[in-house]
Amino acid sequence: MVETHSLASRSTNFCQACSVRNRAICADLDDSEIEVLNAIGRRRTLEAGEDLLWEGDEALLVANVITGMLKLSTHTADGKEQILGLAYPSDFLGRPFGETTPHGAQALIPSQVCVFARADFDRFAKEHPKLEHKLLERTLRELDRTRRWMLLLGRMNAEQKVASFLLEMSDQISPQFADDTKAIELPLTRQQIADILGLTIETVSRQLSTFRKQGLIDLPSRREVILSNRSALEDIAGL
Amino acid sequence: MVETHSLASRSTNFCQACSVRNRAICADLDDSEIEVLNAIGRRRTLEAGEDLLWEGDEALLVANVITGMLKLSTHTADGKEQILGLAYPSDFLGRPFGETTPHGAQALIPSQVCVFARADFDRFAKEHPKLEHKLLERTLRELDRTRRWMLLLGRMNAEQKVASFLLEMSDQISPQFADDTKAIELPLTRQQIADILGLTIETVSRQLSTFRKQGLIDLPSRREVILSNRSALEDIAGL
DNA sequence: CGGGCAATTGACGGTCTTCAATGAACGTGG
DNA sequence: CCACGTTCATTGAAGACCGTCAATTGCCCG
Repeated sequence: MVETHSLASRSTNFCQACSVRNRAICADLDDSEIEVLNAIGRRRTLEAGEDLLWEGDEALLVANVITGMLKLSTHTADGKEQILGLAYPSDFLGRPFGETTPHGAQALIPSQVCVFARADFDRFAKEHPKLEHKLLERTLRELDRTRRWMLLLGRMNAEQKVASFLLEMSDQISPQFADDTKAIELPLTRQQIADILGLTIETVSRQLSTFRKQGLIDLPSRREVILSNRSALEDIAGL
Repeated sequence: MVETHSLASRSTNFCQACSVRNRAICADLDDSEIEVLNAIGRRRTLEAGEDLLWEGDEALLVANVITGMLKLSTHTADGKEQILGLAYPSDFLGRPFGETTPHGAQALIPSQVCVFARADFDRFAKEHPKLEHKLLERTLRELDRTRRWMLLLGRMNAEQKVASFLLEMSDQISPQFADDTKAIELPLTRQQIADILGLTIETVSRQLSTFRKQGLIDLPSRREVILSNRSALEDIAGL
């Protein structure tokens, strides 16, 4: 057996090889700071459908998305769900500096996250302005994104909503294939799409069928969509 | 004439007497830091209807609300407005660390704001982690608030939307009068209420009339509302 | 007093939801 | 491997809710 290493180097530093190391809120931290952050966080793998955060829970956890996709959601008093947004790799999850988590978070596809106890994270953040700055920038961007979604919910009809959704999915999942040919695999059921757009499952289904009949999209299987006429969808979405 | 004071003490320090000094993002700054911030900012008075920020503009300004109320809004491609939120005293306006302002801001009633050139503000913020921390907390709260509004836009019917709106107005304008008796003065036209709720002016008007006929509210004049049965409205809103 | 704009109210129509039935895909167990 | 049950998706029919169009009323201010 080879010589044992020091304790520090033996404890695996996931951050070193992290695929979002340069994009997530930890991007500006130097190696020694990353070491500390690495010590208070841990990796966690989520299966599709697995919950990470529950709405109304005491805010015990915060996390970074490394791979996969999650949905953030809340519910009306009478049980209808509204999805508040989707979280992609390098996005930040949870509610730092707050008592309760205002929304649930559930993995849509198998995902990896980097989890911190909120108390640990809050303490670390307060001591590391560079991290807080990154978190601030990310939160500001998220606020912009959320507000744009409000326009969709408040002022668009079903046709515009579904077109916008398809374009957003296409941009997020396969930005490299903007050439109208590649199928995108939706990580969402019709019900979840409806919950994102503030529609019912039937309306989503009907609208997709209409787009198919119009030759704007193809639906090879339940979960696959091919955008065969991207610019027409963009016109409908109002871009 | 009395003896002249030093230059520093002669230049008026508005912050000292500022009514949001202890609530806005500057709350944690000490006197010498406030002095610097005071030097790069200036007060501005806005009349009702006056614009402070324009959607899509280069992000040149950021500001704190001192008194009054403003609306943040955006538009669809075909010109329909959607109000993204309301800004109250101590709220922060504008898009620091960004190229363009993603929404317009317009005063609904005569308002006072504390304005900064964005470049100056960004520089100051990066050098003062205490301010960035406050701004982060405020942005996180604003994100929570915005997401709650998404639930309203996506999943509530007209009745629930108008009830929620009346309760929100009541809480913001006269939190001290939760006793069902005091009239609140709406700083918004029916059109603006409609733009907030994602409805049309007619639907808002009809819903208010219905509430009046049901004895839940009173409408002494165009701009005044009396919530005569608060708990019934809360039931409708789903709280 | 009268012009002009905001708000209300009514009638109608379209869009989306609701309810219901059918059809397709997926996983489990024989 | 196929049969079967379960879940998800599609499609149809009917109706509710909200938007649109239009007419009227009420309010504010010159």
